[in-house]
Amino acid sequence: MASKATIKDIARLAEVSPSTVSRALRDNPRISEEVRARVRDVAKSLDFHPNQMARSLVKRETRIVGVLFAESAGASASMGHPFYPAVLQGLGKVAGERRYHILLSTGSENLSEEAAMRDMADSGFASGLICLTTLTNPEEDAAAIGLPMVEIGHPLDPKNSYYVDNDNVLAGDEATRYLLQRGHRRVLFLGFDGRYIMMAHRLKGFRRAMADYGAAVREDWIVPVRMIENMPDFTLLGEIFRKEDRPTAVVSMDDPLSVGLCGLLQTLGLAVPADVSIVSFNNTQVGQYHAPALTSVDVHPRELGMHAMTLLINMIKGNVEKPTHVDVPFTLVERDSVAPPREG
Amino acid sequence: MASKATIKDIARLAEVSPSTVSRALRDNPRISEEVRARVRDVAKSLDFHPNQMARSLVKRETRIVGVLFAESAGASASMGHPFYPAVLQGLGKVAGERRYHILLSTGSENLSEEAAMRDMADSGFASGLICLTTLTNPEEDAAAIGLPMVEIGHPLDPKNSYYVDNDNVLAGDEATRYLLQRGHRRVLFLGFDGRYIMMAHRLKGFRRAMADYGAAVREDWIVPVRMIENMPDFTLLGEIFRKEDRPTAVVSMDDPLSVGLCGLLQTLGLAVPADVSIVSFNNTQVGQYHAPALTSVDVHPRELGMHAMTLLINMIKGNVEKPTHVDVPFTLVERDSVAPPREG
DNA sequence: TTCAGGCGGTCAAACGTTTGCACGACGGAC
DNA sequence: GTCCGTCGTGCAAACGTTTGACCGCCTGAA
Repeated sequence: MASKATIKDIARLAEVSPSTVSRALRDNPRISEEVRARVRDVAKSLDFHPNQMARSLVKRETRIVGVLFAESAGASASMGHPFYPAVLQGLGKVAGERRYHILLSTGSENLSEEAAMRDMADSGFASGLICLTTLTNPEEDAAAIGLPMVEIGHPLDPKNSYYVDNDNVLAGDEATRYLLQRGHRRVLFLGFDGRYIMMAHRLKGFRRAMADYGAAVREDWIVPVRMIENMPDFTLLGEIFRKEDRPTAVVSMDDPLSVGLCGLLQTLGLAVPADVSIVSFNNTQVGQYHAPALTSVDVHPRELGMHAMTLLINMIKGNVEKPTHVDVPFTLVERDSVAPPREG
Repeated sequence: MASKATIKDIARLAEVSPSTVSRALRDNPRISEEVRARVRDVAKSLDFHPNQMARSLVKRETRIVGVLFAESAGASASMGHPFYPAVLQGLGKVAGERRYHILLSTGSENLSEEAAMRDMADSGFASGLICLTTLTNPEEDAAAIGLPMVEIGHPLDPKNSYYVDNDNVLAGDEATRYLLQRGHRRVLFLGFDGRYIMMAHRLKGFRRAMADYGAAVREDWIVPVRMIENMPDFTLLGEIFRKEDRPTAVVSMDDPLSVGLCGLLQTLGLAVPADVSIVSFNNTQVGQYHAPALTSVDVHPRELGMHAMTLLINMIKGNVEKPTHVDVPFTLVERDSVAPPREG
């Protein structure tokens, strides 16, 4: 029943024309205070809610933003990692505050990322897009599609993109430096395979810090682990740590990965942090609850989401002229997985 | 540019009327194969995509379903727990397959659950609602709003609700039975405070299993822990386990909770599973990575989501007459947190 | 030859808003 | 007493589809 009342019903009851109702409800100054009040009352008594479809149709603007997760899988695979829900949380928060809605790209497996974007854009829902960066570069598609879009993560073409990201080279630097400051020099960089831009950046920071401290970086100690069936392949890592000549510390790109490493080390009879220290990334529950609790850099995914949404909404409103980006600060939260290296 | 092409453009180019275009594109049998093909070609060449707003306006049906998370916080607080993303994943999967979209309720803090629902419904977006059950009963609101709605979790009024849930009394039963079968008799039930229906059900199952085995349930061993500042308050639990006369096993309602318990036990010098066994719930990463890995019942949140979405879409299509529910089976995954009790 | 009926298509109304424009009344300046 | 500007409101066209009603044509039966 509620959804029945239309602007015309109000018009009839308030004895004005539909257009007047529309204007009155939108606080158009051309409407007298008296009429406005009358219309308001009637509207309230009918529990009137404007039909957004009709509204959007003429205004060509929905208050909906499409959110596209990596791998086009939408809420799929990626959602396994707590990073994504956290981002979503941030997106949701400011969307709610600004009275926007979030339309999730629920790409089925057979729907490419670009297809998902097009779908959202072409369908006419979605006045803007938020993309979690991937290997492809969505900005091209976005341009083709003609919708405001902001990326979360580092885009391929930063100059021409709107995005929010962490300063990952600084993050890599500081994580490494944290170890170096405590005396470590033999430190291993543990990442994923696949060329994630983020990882390249952190690695860069890693190298920088190492260089700063005059610590040699061994290329065979930069190890990307392959995920096979959702489980990290640690064979290479095992070899490294089995030798006498092994790292005393590692900078690891993700908490779950670090926890896996801990397991490996344990089987090798190596203790954390006594024998090897770990600085991890993402500050997840997995790491917090782990024993020892992981020292981990928190990239503040929630803030990433919040800033992304804020930026996008501003773009939609036409308040942003030039490609912009915002740099969300990270924090290194200290826990129990780092200790000075054994003397030697 | 892409989004420019309208049905009229096609009509002009294909030299037919707009209505014919519409019908041709929708495979209406009244249109000849010849014309249909011609229209198709033109449409393709213009990269035509129907404007969903206009479409929805006349058909009064969007292919959008609103998803409402507990506490109306939308993607907020609740999202911290991996259960929710998993549900979302399931929702997204079938939504994608059926070409539906998911509109997230991004309730800001000041938006009540009911308000969020109304918002989604009244706005005209959302042809149906999915609710993660909470303490309030949304079915009333839903009725008032007049949209198909399915709940995930156990509703207050099962007879008149559409919902998908686990059989939580059975789950509680089996979890407990698992312990009992291994010889435990002194088992504690660890839950949260607040009256979650789900927990009441599991407790019921717990009692049933205990009774079956003739094990006494001690009411002081049914302990709800309070969360204060996101950290469980374990003082009560500490007292219980400090005594000589303590449980040899516990059925715990959530992995993070169980991990917390493990920490507590450790400080008390009690080993898991040697001194106390644990069967946990939710089968999260936190539990998998924990040492010892937690035996935990997996309630299959992803499947919950999938079934919920399937049911809802069927409802929207008018294929469901009577209030229905689907019961998603759970599985107890065995790991390392359970052992027989010490003799004695 | 006429008429019923199917076929293939067009017409126009509808969905519920927004918004440019016209319009009448009124008040003041000349 | 005309002219002009405001002010408050109504008219109607648009937004891009869908859909019921209608229509002309052709075929085949009476």
